[in-house]
Amino acid sequence: MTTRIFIVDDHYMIIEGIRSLLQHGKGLEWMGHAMNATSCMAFLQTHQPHIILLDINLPDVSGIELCKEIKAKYPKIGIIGLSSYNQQSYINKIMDNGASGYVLKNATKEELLDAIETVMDGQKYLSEEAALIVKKNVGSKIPIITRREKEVLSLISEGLTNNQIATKLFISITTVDTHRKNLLAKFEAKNTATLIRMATHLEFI
Amino acid sequence: MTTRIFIVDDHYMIIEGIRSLLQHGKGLEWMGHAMNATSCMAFLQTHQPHIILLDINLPDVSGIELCKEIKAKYPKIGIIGLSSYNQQSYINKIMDNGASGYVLKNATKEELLDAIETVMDGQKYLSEEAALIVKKNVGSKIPIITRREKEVLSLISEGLTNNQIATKLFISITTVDTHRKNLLAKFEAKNTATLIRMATHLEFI
DNA sequence: TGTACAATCCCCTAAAAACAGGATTTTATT
DNA sequence: AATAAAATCCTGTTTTTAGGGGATTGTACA
Repeated sequence: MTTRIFIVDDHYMIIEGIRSLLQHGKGLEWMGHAMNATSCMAFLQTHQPHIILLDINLPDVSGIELCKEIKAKYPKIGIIGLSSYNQQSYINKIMDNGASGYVLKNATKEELLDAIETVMDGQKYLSEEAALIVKKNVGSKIPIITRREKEVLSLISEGLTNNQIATKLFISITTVDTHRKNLLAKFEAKNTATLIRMATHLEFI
Repeated sequence: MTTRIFIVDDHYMIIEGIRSLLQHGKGLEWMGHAMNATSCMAFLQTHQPHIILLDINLPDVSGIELCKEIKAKYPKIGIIGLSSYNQQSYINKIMDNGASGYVLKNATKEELLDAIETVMDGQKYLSEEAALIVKKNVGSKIPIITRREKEVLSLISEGLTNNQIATKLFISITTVDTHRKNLLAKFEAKNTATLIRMATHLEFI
């Protein structure tokens, strides 16, 4: 049986690279590519790939979101996340949204083929480096914050003071202060500076 | 005359992609690739490419630094910066360090060939999107900060208070305060939160 | 040898954030 | 209906920042 592969990435060079890497793989059929979420979903209405290689950073919707959508409509398709970054947060997010694998863009041909094979087999695959990161970061918590906290966090990062945030959200300044305290505690940050730095690096903002 | 091309990038998929895109270009000779700064410099001791395609994000030294080094030792080599990001700060930095061009990783084959040709011609090249960004951001200043300010900024982002920074740098707290004020002014930030957010996004931290 | 700029230091005041302890009311979820 | 979690509010105190105004020393550059 041939494995039908489709790729979603907004970089020509990556698309070309992967095509070149996979072209001579046995039992693989290159179905083409999409460069954004919209044209990917359009493609899927008429075609059925077995595996989608999905970039996490897309121009319109994020790859994470797209992954969720695809899985909801076509649960049989195996999705392998692609990214330049071996950040825990990315890996977790896409795997939580139904992906079956995660491969870094500096993966070798062998790793890529391995990933495809493993996922076709019904198993999950993490590229070596990704697996290392996950292992290393076991226990290093990614804070779970609430809607309201996220809202406050975002306004803090925009430079608003507690007072201004209170006015904007029609709540008391003491409430804002409480949210702020909780944010500091959840991120284990000593002050606003660290809070914003960590939140930025963990893609909360 | 054939144009000898060398590429420095730490992503196999990108290397493959570019090779695939350039393979059938007329008058181009693919010399190979390096995946980090060290092996790039080693290669240059024995080989003389005309053009180096240089990724900005490298694992060891940053592409910006490497660009500077290459230009210092081999001023004749034309360097084209490669990046996923069309951020003003990147474009400016690499162009200021001797690069002759800047191409995004989602550039088409034509753009890439155009860039190579233009640079071989002795001219500067910015990819369409990069040029747009630069144009759009004319006047939107990227602050110029001093060594000491950068040092203080970094310590602020790590959560140190003025007092702690003063102790660490063996200077008075009032000096730290002054640096802090200057940072806020240069970034046009109202408070620490915005300062850190802007500094992070502009890659100062 | 000016001049600009970086780096250092100082005073004062007001505003904001951090820290410590609460409590009540909604809103989900089982 | 009970429980948990989220969101709201409160009274304090202390520490830290932000904003305003300075000044001095050294270095680099033209």
